[in-house]
Amino acid sequence: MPAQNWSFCESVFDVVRKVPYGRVCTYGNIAKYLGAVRSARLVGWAMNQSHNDPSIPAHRIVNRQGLLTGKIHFTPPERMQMLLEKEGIQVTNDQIIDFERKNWNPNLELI
DNA sequence: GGCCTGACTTTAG
DNA sequence: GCTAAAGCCAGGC
Repeated sequence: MPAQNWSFCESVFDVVRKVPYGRVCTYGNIAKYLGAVRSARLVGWAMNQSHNDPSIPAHRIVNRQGLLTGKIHFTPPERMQMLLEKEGIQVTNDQIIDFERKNWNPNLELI
């Protein structure tokens, strides 16, 4: 990996691609895995660039509360919830049901 | 080249 | 318990 081309968003993509099926991840977890919990904003911004790579399951990325804050960037926004429900994740009013159980921490399982 | 914005999170009052 | 502000990096204007 050429470090010069290895930007923050690329690191985010790498982690997001490793999110298992039927699980979701939070910006904070990804940021923490990258070593900068304060840079959670960059994770969100990087996900905005994920449109360059359709293989990235951006619908599995939600905020700390389990809310689908990023759905507004989907086309249509309802698609994010649809994809999550298709993976067995129940979503109601942009809120993931049993979020703590569906949450996936790369710091604990990916190492 | 400088300022503003952004799919967030945490700490302080 | 709720509200306000700071912090992070990259891109756009």
